[in-house]
Amino acid sequence: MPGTSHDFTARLRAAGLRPTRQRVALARLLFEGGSRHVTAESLHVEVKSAQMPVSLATVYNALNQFRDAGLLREVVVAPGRSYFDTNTGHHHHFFVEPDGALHDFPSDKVTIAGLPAPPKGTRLSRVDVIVRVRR
Amino acid sequence: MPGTSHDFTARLRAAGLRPTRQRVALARLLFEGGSRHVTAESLHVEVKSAQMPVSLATVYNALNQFRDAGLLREVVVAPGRSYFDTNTGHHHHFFVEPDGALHDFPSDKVTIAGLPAPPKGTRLSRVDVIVRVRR
DNA sequence: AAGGAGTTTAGAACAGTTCTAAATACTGCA
DNA sequence: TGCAGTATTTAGAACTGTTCTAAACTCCTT
Ligand SMILES: [Mn+2]
Ligand SMILES: [Mn+2]
Ligand SMILES: [Zn+2]
Ligand SMILES: [Zn+2]
Repeated sequence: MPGTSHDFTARLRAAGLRPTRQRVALARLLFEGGSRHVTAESLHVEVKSAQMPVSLATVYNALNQFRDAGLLREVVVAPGRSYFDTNTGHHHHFFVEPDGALHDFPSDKVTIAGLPAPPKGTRLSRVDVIVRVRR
Repeated sequence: MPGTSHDFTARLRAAGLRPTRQRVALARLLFEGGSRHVTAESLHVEVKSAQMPVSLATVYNALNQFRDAGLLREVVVAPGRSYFDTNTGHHHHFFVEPDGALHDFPSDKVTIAGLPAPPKGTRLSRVDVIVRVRR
């Protein structure tokens, strides 16, 4: 089952991060199920209610490090709060207001045609599509 | 010149807002040039360096009220800070990192095909396309 | 002109995030 | 296995953007 390796110690080491107890616990929560969207606060609650309490500062550190290492992607859809996304492949999002829930949808069935060229002196970095929906 | 009316007093009144000195000053800065993207902080600096100092709380109040009245649209592209957009029509954005600059592009030349249906129990509210570019 | 509701303001409060620096844990090497 | 050295964790302080509070002020109606 390649790509779904549950050897978090190895995976963290491969990302250049020491496999500390805290990082392994967070990686387990983040990566051992399917694709997830968490906030620092929600992950902190989750890791506390499991057997392994981790400080909020460490949750923030880990999320930022995982993102910098390419293990997570940061998603900004609402003011004041960042989401971290375990799905690092190309995809887009439904954002359900006012719940704050995010749902993925694959980008390969979506066609975006007619985008203008990037402004002078810039290179394209990423195209985000956010489909905002309401209950 | 309809739609470009510079009678801000009337325009505010039409939006259900009393045309106070502060709101008129802010409306002038926001709406009398072309399309703009401001933050509360940038607009506060601007209004202070003009003849009319307005408190930061009032800038926030006005931006939120103008948005609620449909005079502005709020754009969330970066963590920790909201942009307010005087262009309330359908359009999308280039976001230049790390500058934080926003540039409009019209949505009518862009075709987005193949979007999945909104999740059960939700209605489409808006589709935002953010083209992130780097220098 | 007066009354009353709406608005502004300074400063406090708040929420999310980052920083500090002291304690602790991991790793490589003896 | 033990040690030294570096990385990491942590509690709490600090910081940033935003909202709230409540007292002073202003706009509007009469
Ligand atoms: Mn960050
Ligand atoms: Mn707001
Ligand atoms: Zn996602
Ligand atoms: Zn715009």
